[in-house]
Amino acid sequence: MTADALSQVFAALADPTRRDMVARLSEGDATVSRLAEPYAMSLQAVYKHLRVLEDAGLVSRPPGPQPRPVRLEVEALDLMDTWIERHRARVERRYRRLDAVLADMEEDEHAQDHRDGHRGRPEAAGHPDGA
Amino acid sequence: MTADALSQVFAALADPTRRDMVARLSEGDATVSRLAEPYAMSLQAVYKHLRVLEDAGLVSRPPGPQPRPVRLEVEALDLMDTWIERHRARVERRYRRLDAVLADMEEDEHAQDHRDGHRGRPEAAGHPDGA
DNA sequence: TGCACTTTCAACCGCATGGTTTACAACGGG
DNA sequence: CCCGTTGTAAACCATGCGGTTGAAAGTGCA
Repeated sequence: MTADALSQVFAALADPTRRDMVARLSEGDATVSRLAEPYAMSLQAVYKHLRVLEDAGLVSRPPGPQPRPVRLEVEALDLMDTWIERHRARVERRYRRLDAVLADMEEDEHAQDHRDGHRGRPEAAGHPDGA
Repeated sequence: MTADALSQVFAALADPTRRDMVARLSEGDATVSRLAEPYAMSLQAVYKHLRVLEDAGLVSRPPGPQPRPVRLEVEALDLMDTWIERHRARVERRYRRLDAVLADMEEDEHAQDHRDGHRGRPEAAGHPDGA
C-alpha cells in the first residue's frame, strides 16, 4: 500500500502468472482452487498472487459462503488505460505537428526563397480533432 | 531480457521515476542530463532506469553526436494498451450479458410479485448499453 | 594536447518479491 | 463429531531491484 495506486497496478500486471489470472477472470469469476489449477505452484503461492492483485484493486473477493469467488474489478484497468492514453495522445499530437513542419519545409523547398528565420517553437493551434 | 515483452513493459512502468520520465518524454526528446535534472539521484541511477525503459522498448537512443537524445517509442505503449483493452472488453461484454439477465429477472419479478424481501443490490438498472 | 562531459561497467547494500514449507483457524457436509 | 476444503499467517531462501560509489572508457571542444 506504500506505493501509489498506478505503481501497484503496473507491478501487479508485470507478472505473467498474475496476468494470466486476470485474463482468465475476465471470462468470469472463479474460486481460488479453480483459479490455481493450471499453475505448478502451491495454493499458498496463488493466494499470495491474489493478495497482490487485490491490493492493486484489480480483484475483489466478495464475502459470503465458503468458496468465496474472485472477481475482476475493471476500474484498475481503466486507471492504467487513462495513463497510457494520455501520454500516447501527447506523442501522437507531437507527430502530427512534426508532419506539419515537414510539410512546411517541403513547401519552402519548392518556393526556394531566402526566407530563413522565424521558425520558433511549433507550439500552436489546438486542432479540435480527435477529442 | 528473460521475461516476455509484456512483463518488461509493465515492470518498467511500475516505477514512479520511470513513469515520470516517460511522461516528460511524451512532450519531446531530451538528453540524459536534462532528463536527470529533477531527480534526487545519481546520474548512474538515471542511466539504469533508462536501460530498463530501453530494454522494454519504451525508449530508444538514436546514435549520433555526443549528447544522444532519448526518444519515446510509442509501440510499447500500444502493446500494453492492446492487452488491457482486450480484457476490459471481455469484462464489459460480460457486464452487458449480466444486465440482460438482470433485465429478464426484473420482468419475472413484475410477473410473479415479490415473495421475499429485496435481497438484490440497490444498483439494479445501470446503463443499458452506453459507450 | 588537455579538460569536461557523456556513457558504461562493476561491486556493494537494503529491501521487496516469488516461491517454498509448516502450522493453524474457520467453515461445511458426511 | 471428525474430516476435508478453504483461508491466513509466519519463517525462510534465492533472486532481483533501486540506489549508491568508484572507476574507466569514449567523445567534443578550446
